[in-house]
Amino acid sequence: MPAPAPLVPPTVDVPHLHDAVLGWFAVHARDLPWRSPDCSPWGVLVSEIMLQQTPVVRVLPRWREWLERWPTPADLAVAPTADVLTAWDRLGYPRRALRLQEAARAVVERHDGRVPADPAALRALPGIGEYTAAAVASFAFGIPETVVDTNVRRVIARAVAGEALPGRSLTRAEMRRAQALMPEDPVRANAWNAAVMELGALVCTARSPACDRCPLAETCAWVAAGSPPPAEVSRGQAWAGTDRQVRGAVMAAVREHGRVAEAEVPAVVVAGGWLGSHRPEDAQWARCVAGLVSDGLLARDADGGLTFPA
DNA sequence: AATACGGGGGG
DNA sequence: CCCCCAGTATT
Repeated sequence: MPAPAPLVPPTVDVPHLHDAVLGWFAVHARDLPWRSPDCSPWGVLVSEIMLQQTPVVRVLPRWREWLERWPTPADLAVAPTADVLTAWDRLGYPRRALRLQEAARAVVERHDGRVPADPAALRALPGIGEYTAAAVASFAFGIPETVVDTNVRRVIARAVAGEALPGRSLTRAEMRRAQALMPEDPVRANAWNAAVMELGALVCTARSPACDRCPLAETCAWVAAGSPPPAEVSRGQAWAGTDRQVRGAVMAAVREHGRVAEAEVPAVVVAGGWLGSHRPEDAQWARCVAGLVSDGLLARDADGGLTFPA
């Protein structure tokens, strides 16, 4: 069998990669509040949960409100869940708000109210996966875990592997490659985590990368290959008419009205204009409402009304 | 490995 | 109107 391809091709000058990206970051890093030295580990954790699948610009105002209202895990732990879901507003994937409150309660119970620094302890908290555990450890505590998000995957895919875009899911090989690229020095490693992510967010973007502003343009394997387009066109997530859209519309209605009689859900949601021209069948309404209740995102009261859970 | 899970802003 | 965004949990 053939020898496995090296994690990092010999043509890649890793020290140069580090210097170029860290130098660029020192000049171009955004001034985000969760990057402030004054930001608590809790503030970092909240930001990371909110940033899962949600752009920075949309998170910023919500994050400020949350940190002002619930400045510690203990504060969020005792908040009414209805308040938590209302404050989540339209950030999307509201189960994240539920998991965040559960994580706050777990921090109170298991860690005396302080966000743990240990990656394994972080990973054990509700809603925290491999990425978020590594991000909180690195950004909040200076523990040089390897942080791999969609931005990091894309930058490495292009600059090192010469591919236009990373695959569907993070592979073991990708993870090992990312680990092999980490600077030895812990301080530089933590900066590298943030810097590669920032480069992917601001320059090496998915749709139209700004290679003319990229510190790696001279050495990028993808550019060297002639910037070939992605092999397969990724099919976007279906939206119109899906349960996801209907669930979102029901949540929006309850957020707006506080309570919606279950029998009136279709009328209220349609009147609110949250579905465009789509009109779900009864079976879909029932399925979505039942799912939201089952997920703990909605509660039924004694009079057949739907509210956010207390 | 594939899916479910929100919502919105920019090309 | 399509595509993508600091992912996670489940199957």
